Amino acid sequence: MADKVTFYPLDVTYKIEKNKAVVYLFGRTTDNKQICVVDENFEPYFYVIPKKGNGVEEKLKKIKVDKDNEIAEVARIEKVQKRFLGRDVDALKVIVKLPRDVPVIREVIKDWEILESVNEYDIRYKKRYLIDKGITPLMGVEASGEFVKYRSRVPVFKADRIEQKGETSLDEPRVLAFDIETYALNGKNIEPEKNPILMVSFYGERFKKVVTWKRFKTELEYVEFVKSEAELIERFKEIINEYKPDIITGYFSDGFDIPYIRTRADKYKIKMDVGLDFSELRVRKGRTTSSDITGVNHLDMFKFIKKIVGPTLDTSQMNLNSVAAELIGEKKIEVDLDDLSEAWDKNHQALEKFCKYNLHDSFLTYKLAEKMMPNIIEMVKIVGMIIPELARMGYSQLVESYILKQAMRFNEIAPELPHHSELRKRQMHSYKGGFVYEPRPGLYKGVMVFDYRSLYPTIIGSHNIDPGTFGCECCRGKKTAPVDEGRKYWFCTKKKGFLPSLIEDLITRRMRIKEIVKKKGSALMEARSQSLKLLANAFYGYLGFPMARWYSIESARSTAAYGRFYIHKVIDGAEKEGFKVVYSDTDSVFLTLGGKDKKDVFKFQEKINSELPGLMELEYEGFYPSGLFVSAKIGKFGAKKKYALLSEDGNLKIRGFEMVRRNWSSIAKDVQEKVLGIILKENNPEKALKFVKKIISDLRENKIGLKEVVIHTRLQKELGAYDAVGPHVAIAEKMKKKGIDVGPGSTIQFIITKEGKRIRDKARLPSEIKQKDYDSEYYINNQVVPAVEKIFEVLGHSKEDLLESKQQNKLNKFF
DNA sequence: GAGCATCGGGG
DNA sequence: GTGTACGATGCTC
Repeated sequence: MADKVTFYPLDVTYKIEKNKAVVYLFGRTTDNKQICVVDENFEPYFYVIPKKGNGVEEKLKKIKVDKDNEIAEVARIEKVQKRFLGRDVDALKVIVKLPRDVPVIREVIKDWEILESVNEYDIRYKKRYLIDKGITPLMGVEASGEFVKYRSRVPVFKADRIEQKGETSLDEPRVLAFDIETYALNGKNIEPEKNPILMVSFYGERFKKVVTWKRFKTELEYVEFVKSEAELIERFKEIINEYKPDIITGYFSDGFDIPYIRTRADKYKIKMDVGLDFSELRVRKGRTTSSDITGVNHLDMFKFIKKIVGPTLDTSQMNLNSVAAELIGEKKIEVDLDDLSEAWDKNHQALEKFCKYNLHDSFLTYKLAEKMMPNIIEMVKIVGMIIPELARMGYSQLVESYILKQAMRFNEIAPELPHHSELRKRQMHSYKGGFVYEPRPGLYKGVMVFDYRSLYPTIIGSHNIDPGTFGCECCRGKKTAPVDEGRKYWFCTKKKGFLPSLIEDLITRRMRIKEIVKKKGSALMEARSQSLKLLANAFYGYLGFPMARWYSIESARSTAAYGRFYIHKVIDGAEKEGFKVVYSDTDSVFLTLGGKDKKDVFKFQEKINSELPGLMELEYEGFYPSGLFVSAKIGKFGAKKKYALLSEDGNLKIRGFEMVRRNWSSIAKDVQEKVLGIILKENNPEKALKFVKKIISDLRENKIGLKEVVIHTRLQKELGAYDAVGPHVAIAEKMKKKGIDVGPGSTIQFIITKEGKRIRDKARLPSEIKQKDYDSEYYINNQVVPAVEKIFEVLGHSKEDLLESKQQNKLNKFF
């Protein structure tokens, strides 16, 4: 009678049908077909923890709230024994009829004197469902029930029983990458209301296509012509529905491609009902825009890479070109995008190369997705979040998702999310972070780097740091954490805390996996190990994150304090042994041998390790032939991280030399990059100095091209709304007078000239001026010199030396 | 040193 | 929609 299906869930949503919440799970079956499984058997609920001896239950049962002509009331109450922040509690599980009744009822009871607290009313229903049913996205789930006839793009199976089954997961989801090119005449200005989409490209498994709506002669078999932009949008829908991807991915598609398509579709009144349930493409505009399709996981590769992988990359720029170059060793096709709109208007034959360019961007995005997929899948499996959400979350949210998932198993009740006043209070609290050993500025040869493996997680584990173990009665007056300012913080030594249990579980799981990887490495196992590490490392930040449910500033402070204690142990020890400590930050120490042998360093490392508690360990990170350290003090405490290292394989690892931003002229950016390269790779500071002097003299003689001195700044507000009129605002006003439409979001390009007093008077439109008009002194003093000043300071050269025309010989200062 | 403005990704 | 969310840095006072 009852059928069975086994499938891997990708997306989850719910709808209210016949006054009942119905959960929809979209996924792929083990025999590779798309499916939708519906489940009507899950009731919304939350917890209350009553104070002792009163009639809470009766009072709860009497609640009736009329909200939009629907009565919200309690359906049932169950007595449950739970744990809450380190102690046992008798709680009530309050079951209601509809998910939306939960906040309504909690609003009524939130200030009841007879309650200690109301909990878990603020966990989203979707999340609640997954946790309670023990379902992890992408992992095998077995459902029994029957197929039903619902309006849907995929077969619908109604489940009367559903459960996680086995350890298999969807390891090779079907991925489709896409990318659009749009009309844009005014440089980088992006105006979806005005400018059409010119082409859209797709890249998938044995699938490539570019759709465009202006004809030209081509041999490219993947180019498809349609008649209009509206038809292009229709094709976009069709291709998605025909290809049937599990994941559709783009680069910054959350914030650009999908919203753009949405806007254009609205213009033509095209229904974007691409969802597997025929629901429309959703674009939610908040602080950051996000875009979703029901049943198809939309994954913005940019967001995922920026948030999750970004910090570990060598490149500081997160654009497709830099990221693809580093992660998959391929770059974008070089074209001048200003030419695209021109080709569109005047020279259709030139569009062919832009089709190639367009396809290549999809190709790169596909490759990035392919490369990152093991990491994405493993993270999903650990934290239990669906892919589109995962890609948008910060680390603290990943941690919280993981804790919530585990709370069920540990029978813990979750604390509530902080409300406004509590949040404000938390945001005022600060705490001292890691210790930074201010670098002695200089160019060093032979730098060795050591760091603590998972410093903060191992501290949290071995010192039992947790909001529930903090300040317990049973350990009053015993060992306190090395926090300063007279604070006395201690953590229970008798009962293991909830978070330390979780974190030690993560660390030991990772150690086991690393053993397996050593024997027979697989990309998936490698990725699992990485995900476990990342998650464990994020616990410390989570404890001090104002939005955290298990927030505990005391725990965060104590963790950091122990961290400083242990890193000092290495720094002091190394100096005592005769090594030269060049720099240290939080969990890592950079040193040079100081005349001693490499063997001695490793002996020293061993000694440190023999004295560490629990799971703590100091590891050897690597050797760098040369490194440049720059001092950049900020306030009284610590120094800013600012250094550039040359690795043995010839790559530059640059940290803290920011300013590679749009509002710097390209001449300043180029000079900085070249200077670091010459100093570290060629070991030739003198050549670097000569190089800068040459650029400066070229600037003086106005030999540097206009393109290289253009500064880009974006308008953020309406023109009238500015109090401070910067150069870009002045230029924008000028443009407006000329009849050029500028507003929030427009990028203003300008060049600083000699005419005028204030900077804003000196600014001109690039089109208005000639090569010799730009203000050489401005570009020397405010752009090029600041970009390299600090670097040369390290080498014993002041700003004045850069500006002097005669040669000096203060260089060759090695340490 | 605080508070405000801007960038970033995308064409 | 089961109170949902940018984070870092530079400039100006």
